[in-house]
Amino acid sequence: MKIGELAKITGCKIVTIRYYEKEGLLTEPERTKAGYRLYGKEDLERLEFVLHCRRHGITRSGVKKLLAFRDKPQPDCSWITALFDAHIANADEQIRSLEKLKRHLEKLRNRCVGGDSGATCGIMQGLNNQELCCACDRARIF
Amino acid sequence: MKIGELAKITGCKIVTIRYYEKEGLLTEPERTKAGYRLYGKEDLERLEFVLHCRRHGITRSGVKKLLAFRDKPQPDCSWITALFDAHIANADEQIRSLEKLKRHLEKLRNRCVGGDSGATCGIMQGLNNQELCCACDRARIF
DNA sequence: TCTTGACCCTATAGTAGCTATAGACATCAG
DNA sequence: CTGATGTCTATAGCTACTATAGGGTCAAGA
Repeated sequence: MKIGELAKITGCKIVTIRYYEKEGLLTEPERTKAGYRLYGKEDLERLEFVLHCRRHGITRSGVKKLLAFRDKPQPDCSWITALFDAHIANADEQIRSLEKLKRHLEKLRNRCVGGDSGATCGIMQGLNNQELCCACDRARIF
Repeated sequence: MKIGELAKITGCKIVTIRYYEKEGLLTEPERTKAGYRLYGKEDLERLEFVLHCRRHGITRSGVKKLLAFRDKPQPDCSWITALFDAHIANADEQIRSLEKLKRHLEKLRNRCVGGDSGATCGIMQGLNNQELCCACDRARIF
């Protein structure tokens, strides 16, 4: 199949497929005489694997490692569980950060009731003044 | 004060201050004969404002709009509450996505108990097979 | 006076993970 | 044959910075 069909099946954009190839995530496919890419079942499965990883937020370099393992399984796969553990911990931290952020935003948001004069907009005042806003420490919320 | 002191006070990196200036978030400061930037109280407050916004995850373009309003308050500030509402909704959605992601990751993670042979690593199998992993739909988790 | 080290300057390129655009060739239906 | 669609490459753009190279400035100590 040509790239358009592969894109349609997988839901991955054509440019993204080409991008993955350039980045070494996908193997270079066959070509027609005219230079069009031709993909087979293997290519499709590899792309699905990549997309599945990406949907789980695994980075390109992580996907590359997993692909290498997939191409050539090793006896020891403990690094994979470690990668996942780290990734889970990371997601957890992001969630906590975002929840904190949301609380801050809501606090700020509630300073303005609408219909307010711009000059005295409570949100602006809060943004101008750390103390007015919240106990917003210097550390990045993210 | 020179840029180094401003950086120390605000906890913002020197390069970032220069970057904000180039992007038009900070006004161009005075200079010494030698070309060193010289900042005053106004500049400090403006930078604090920017940092405060950024810590709340407001984008550069959002910060720019807020700065314009700060420089020249308008009677109508309803767009600010709208901006915050959208931002809060966004944070909320991100949280939900991440929670879903985390559940997926944990499910996958639990397929491998360690000490496993690489060839039969449960995580790899899960990544290879959408169904084995979870009810992972095609839509991006993020 | 010379030197050393800390500070500052500009300009450019790099990061992740794509997306968008320009300009050219291929393929197919009518 | 023509127009529409599909494909190709190469390059630039996006966010929000960070890193690097290669230089100038300034104050204190020997």
